[in-house]
Amino acid sequence: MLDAAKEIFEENGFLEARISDIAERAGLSHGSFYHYFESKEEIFREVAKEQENQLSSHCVVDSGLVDVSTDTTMRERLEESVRRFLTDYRDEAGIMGVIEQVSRYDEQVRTARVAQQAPYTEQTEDAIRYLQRHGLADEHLDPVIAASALAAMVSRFAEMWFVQGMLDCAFEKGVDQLTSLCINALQLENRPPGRRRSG
Amino acid sequence: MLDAAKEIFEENGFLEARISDIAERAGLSHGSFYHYFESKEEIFREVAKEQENQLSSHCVVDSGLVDVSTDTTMRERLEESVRRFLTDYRDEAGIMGVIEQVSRYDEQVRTARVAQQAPYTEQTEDAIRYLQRHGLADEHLDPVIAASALAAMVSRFAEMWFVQGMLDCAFEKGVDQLTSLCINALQLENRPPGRRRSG
Amino acid sequence: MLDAAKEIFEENGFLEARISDIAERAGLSHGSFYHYFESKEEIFREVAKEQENQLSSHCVVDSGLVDVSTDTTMRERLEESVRRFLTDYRDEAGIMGVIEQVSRYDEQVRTARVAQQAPYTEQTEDAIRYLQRHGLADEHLDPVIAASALAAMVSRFAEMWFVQGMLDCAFEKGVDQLTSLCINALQLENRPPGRRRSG
Amino acid sequence: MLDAAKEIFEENGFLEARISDIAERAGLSHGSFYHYFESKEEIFREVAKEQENQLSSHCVVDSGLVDVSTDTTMRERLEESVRRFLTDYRDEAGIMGVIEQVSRYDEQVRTARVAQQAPYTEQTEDAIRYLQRHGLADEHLDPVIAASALAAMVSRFAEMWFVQGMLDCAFEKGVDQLTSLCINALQLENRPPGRRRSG
DNA sequence: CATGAATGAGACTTCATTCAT
DNA sequence: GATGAATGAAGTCTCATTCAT
Repeated sequence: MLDAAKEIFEENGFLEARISDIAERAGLSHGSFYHYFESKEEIFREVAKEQENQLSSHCVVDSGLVDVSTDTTMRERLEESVRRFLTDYRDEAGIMGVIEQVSRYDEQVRTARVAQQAPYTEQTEDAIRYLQRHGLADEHLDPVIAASALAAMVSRFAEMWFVQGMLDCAFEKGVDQLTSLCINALQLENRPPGRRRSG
Repeated sequence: MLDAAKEIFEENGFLEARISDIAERAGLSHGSFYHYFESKEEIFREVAKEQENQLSSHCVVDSGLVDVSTDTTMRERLEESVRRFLTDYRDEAGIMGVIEQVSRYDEQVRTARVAQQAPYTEQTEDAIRYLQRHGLADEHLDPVIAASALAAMVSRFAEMWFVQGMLDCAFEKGVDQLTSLCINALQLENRPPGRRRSG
Repeated sequence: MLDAAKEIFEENGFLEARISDIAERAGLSHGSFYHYFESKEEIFREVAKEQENQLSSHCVVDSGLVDVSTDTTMRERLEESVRRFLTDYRDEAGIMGVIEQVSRYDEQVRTARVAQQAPYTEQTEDAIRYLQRHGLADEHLDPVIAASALAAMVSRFAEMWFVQGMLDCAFEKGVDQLTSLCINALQLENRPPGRRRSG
Repeated sequence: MLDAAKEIFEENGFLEARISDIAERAGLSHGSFYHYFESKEEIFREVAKEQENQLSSHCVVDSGLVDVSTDTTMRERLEESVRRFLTDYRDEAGIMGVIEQVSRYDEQVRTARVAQQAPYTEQTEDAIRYLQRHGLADEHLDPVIAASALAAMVSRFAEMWFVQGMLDCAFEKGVDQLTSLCINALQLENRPPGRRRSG
């Protein structure tokens, strides 16, 4: 049923999707829908939750930033995060577009979304704080605001790119550019010597 | 009638707004609405167009960047752009939220919006190109992508902040932080000496 | 204004015709219509009356049948009547179709139509009576019924032919066939000798 | 529901009939109508189809003309056809009037009607051809045109008589007169000796 | 569990008609 | 006479939701 709903939402958007379409796609009758879900809103929240689980599991600017266990540069780790996020967003562009849509008029969807992303956002904030403490990131930035702003940039860019078709750009180029913008924004490279911490 | 429509849209959102509410707010009868507009979609497009006209007249990262006629630093000029954009967005947060909403299920609204912003986007791209040519901005960045990504960051941040109430942040602090993120992203300050142009 | 109305009715039918279309076609404003006519029904009745005046002025099986002043056969005179009727009907097929339409749901239009055709119908009846008295037409027929039935045949045939496009037939062939059917129906030729009157 | 619709259409005509009236008459709610039919047009087409099925099953001038298996005269057989047609038309005058009305502004109703009557029209044409080949009908007549014209006469006469009340005539007299007109029109009796075949 | 007929609130839309200017 | 903004009744249609079977 959830799969059917996801398909219908992708095809028709939330508003145009009718309960009967979803039930029919699931091979059930119109009325049976109500054995499983209370309303269109509820089933959408379930669909969205599933989707977000998958996507936010690798937050853009995640703690990979400070992962010292691997033999990779910070840029490599960040780039991989961006790539995974964009890959998933692109592959699920249909439903992501609908989630963006609904989160703008369904308070509960938006709230659920924020709640779900909260831990990942906090990880990012923590990573920024950690880097700042080690003189590896611009200390002027507020970790909370910077984390939100960069997440906003990457996710909104993905929406324009994959959902709305507003950009014409090779995939790897997009990955590279967004990575560079994030690195620059946090000043992770080319740090001015004077501001670098001593120890 | 447009004013009435804007008020109703702000209060109820697009979907909940009824034609009769708009007409009534304008002091007219239900049917009179159709002397002026064909449908709810049409009047919304008019409202949105008016709004965008006002807002996009000072694009975030605009040509002010390269304005050499004034005795101000680049940061001061960029900050002023950001401040004006955020001020307007905040003051019109109600209708801006509805525009964000509708642009996600009305192809025409989205298209009109993009078309209207196009010249400003191009100004930004030109500014980035100019700065790159003079060794004042990160030459690795693609001007088209960078312009889109930064615009995405600032406008989505504004939506989260003023429309969805997802951020708790003093106004001037937000201005300052976004300005810093833009400056960093383009590498307008603290440029690595080796990459600075000679002349 | 009447001309404009006729055009609009022909183009759109009665139901689809809007007062404002008619006024606009006449080069007047919407509201001015009401200086001239009370309602759409009224102006239609005027249009229909004008049209019927022209058409019924040569009733199908008219008194020409008994016109002895000319050096023509009865068949020639009847054929000419049929030809004139069909010619006019064909040339005004557009508005005739609308009249047929409206006369089926506007009592007044139907009544006016019947009243207008009454004198011609009576002429036909008189002609049949005259011919019967002289042994030139089937005496078994009731003049009133025969007149109505033949008028029904010719006018409904014309509607199927010119308005509804249900028949594919050369014009003169149609004239010839309908003439023959009328002549046969009244038994104006090949009369059985025994029934012919002496004087 | 179809019965209810038929009643309402008979009482109010097509235009005045409201969906809610039909549903209410059927003992159902307003919205239930749409479980069964898409629109007023659609249900009318169903009603009309049912009606036409009944009526056209005994075409006016049908193949009974050439039925030699019974011990009846041609006139008797034709008269019986006419009587059956007129009886049904009279008994269903209400709905027949509405069908005549609607077939003049609903292309689909008209088309369906023509399609349904086609086989009967062809039967009549075949009968006329058969009679002509045997020297029993006027060989000058085009079977296609004659069949249409006589059907036009009888059906339009029935409409004037039973629907529009334009005629005052005893039922059997009408049957007799129309039968005579058909017989005359085709020249089924009193054939001129010279044109009679073989002997 | 499944069905699908039935519900019914409520929105949109049309346009003939009025009337102050 | 001419205008056209304003009116408002009336009807169509949609669908989420219920519930008896």
